[in-house]
Amino acid sequence: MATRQRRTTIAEVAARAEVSPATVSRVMNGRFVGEAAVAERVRAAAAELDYSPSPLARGLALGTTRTVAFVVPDLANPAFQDILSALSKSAARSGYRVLVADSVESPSDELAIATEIRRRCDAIVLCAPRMPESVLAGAIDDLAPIVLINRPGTSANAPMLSIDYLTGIHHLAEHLYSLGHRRLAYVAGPGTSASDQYRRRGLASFTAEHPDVELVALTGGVSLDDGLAAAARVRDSGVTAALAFNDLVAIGLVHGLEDLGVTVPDDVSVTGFDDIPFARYNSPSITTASVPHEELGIQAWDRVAALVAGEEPGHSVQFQPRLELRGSTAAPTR
Amino acid sequence: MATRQRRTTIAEVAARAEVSPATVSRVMNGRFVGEAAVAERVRAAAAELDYSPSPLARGLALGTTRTVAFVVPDLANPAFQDILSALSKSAARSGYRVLVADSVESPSDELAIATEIRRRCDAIVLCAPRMPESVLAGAIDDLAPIVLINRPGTSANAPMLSIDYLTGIHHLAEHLYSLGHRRLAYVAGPGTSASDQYRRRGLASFTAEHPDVELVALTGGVSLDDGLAAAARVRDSGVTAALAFNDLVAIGLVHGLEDLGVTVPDDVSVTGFDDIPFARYNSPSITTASVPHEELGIQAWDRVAALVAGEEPGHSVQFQPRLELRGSTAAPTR
DNA sequence: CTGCCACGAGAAACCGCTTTCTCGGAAGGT
DNA sequence: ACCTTCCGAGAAAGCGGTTTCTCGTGGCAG
Repeated sequence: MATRQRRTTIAEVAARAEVSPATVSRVMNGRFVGEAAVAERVRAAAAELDYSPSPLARGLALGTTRTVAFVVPDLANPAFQDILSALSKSAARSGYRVLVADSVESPSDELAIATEIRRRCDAIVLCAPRMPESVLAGAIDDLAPIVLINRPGTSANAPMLSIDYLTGIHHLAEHLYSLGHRRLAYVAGPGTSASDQYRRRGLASFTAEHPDVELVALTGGVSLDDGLAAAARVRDSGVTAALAFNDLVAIGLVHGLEDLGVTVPDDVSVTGFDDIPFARYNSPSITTASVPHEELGIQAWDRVAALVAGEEPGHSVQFQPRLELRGSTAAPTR
Repeated sequence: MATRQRRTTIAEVAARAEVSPATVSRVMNGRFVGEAAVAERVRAAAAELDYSPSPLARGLALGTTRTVAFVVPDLANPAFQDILSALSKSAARSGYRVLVADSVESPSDELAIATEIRRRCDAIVLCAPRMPESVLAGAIDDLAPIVLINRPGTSANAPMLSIDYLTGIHHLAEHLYSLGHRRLAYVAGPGTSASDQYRRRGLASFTAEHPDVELVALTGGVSLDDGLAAAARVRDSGVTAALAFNDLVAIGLVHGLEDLGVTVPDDVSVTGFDDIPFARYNSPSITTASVPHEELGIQAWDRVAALVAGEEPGHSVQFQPRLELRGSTAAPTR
């Protein structure tokens, strides 16, 4: 296939404009302070040769790549897609591009992946919910500038954006409680994930407040199929309501239950988490805790931009999920 | 915040191992052919200093970045997310990373974005359905190595992976026809998009074969909200079935219709396109044409890998959508 | 008329790594 | 004992830019 093309270099432009490469560089970067005619000659030569500086060479000389990494456990997860989309758009406005990677194939390599990709760019937005705190703490200096996603409570010295899963699921549980539910199931996420543990802690504080509640934790997962697979377990557990790890699991669960002849919300109420667009469009629509993923992407970029500019980044923030009461929850009928 | 750290360089390793940088380079790249003791000294020094070569400098010297760009109209579209996810995973296995960009904010900049991002990496996977053929043809040499997505019929000399939208929607229409539908609506996508035009052509060939069919084209879009917004127009058009541009539009449309008291599929049948996971989980589940997005991502990487290796890339292929008959279509009741 | 300064632009060093070229020394052949 | 050959490893030249340093020129003041 096509011979790998050799782009025109600064030296060629310099030769054609009969100036030195240094002058071309200055003109291209607006640092030129000399005769207008010279600048014009350079610009003309550059235009004629269709020249544009090599980002690679530029990066090496300048020590900056105008690239930021985005590392998540699983790119296929819609929640991350929304963050990525917003991050990419925000970064693009500042001329930055986003380099992506996920660690779904080997969670244990999360640190290695982050370290490797970090060297290719200026900063990293890292979502590593399963990374042990000690590992993260040891790596944070190597990875800086870094913005963390969903590591509430970390001692790492880095701006962090998170979702208050604990409070969010607590509110969902309270909602179910107020409807009259007393036997609840938690269809869990990956046990190693921090966000799963925050949900468990939220539920623990909830049950502590309500001794009359019986809560059973069931194996779940993160995907539609995981929710579908959990349906039988939920039915067999005899609960009147199930709190799913996220919306995907909730939607899968709802359909799994209906396949089994269990009606939602009449027989069993179901809640999700995230408020992905489909949560609203599902039948029944899913009661969930709404998480502002785009906002997360936008603010992640704000923090990154501040860090690479050497400024103080905005504060770490914890977004409070907003309860979206929809059709998948109702008072128990038995 | 943290002082921007200076990574250890090859020179420092060389000094510590008391060899030249050239030797360190050779050892690091497995090209060393000398005393084992020297290699060991280098490895030890590298380990002690926690050295790893700068990808930037390496890229400049080698003329390769081990990065591939992925440019699409809108990263938020689930179809692209699936492709990206598969592309990223495949590329990662070969040590490549994916750089992303979307042109949603300014479709006219599509070429500029592609050109810019292309310079940062070794190849590009480009999905630019709205780019005029003449523009694409003129840019293809600049962008090579390049793999195109969804540009069937392009004269560009580049491997291309596409979906046969034309045949796919034709089959969907035939399905509706066989159910007895004679008055159909097409809830269109962006008029400028090539994939919309292929759908229109597919429908044109369908109506040509069935003169008894009345087809009306309605303004639609690409998103859930676009589908929702089209509901009233579909109802008012008096058709018994609607072919939506994609699954998102179809799902939005189904819910919009039901909000208006129109039942799917009893009053109006609806079809989608893509077979995103939610199409199956919607109520009613969406009859659609299934498109293998992950496969597209995988094969895109195969082509890229071949191109950068200087090999002949696999053939361009056109994937045939597979009809998924589900609950959103049924015989007309009036 | 001389001396100083400002200014415009080039030479050269550098960013960090790879690779070709080169050279000194040891091994091997006669 | 001498010359050739080979081998291990360093010196140096890029890769394509940016930036500091330097220098020659022209203008202005003394």
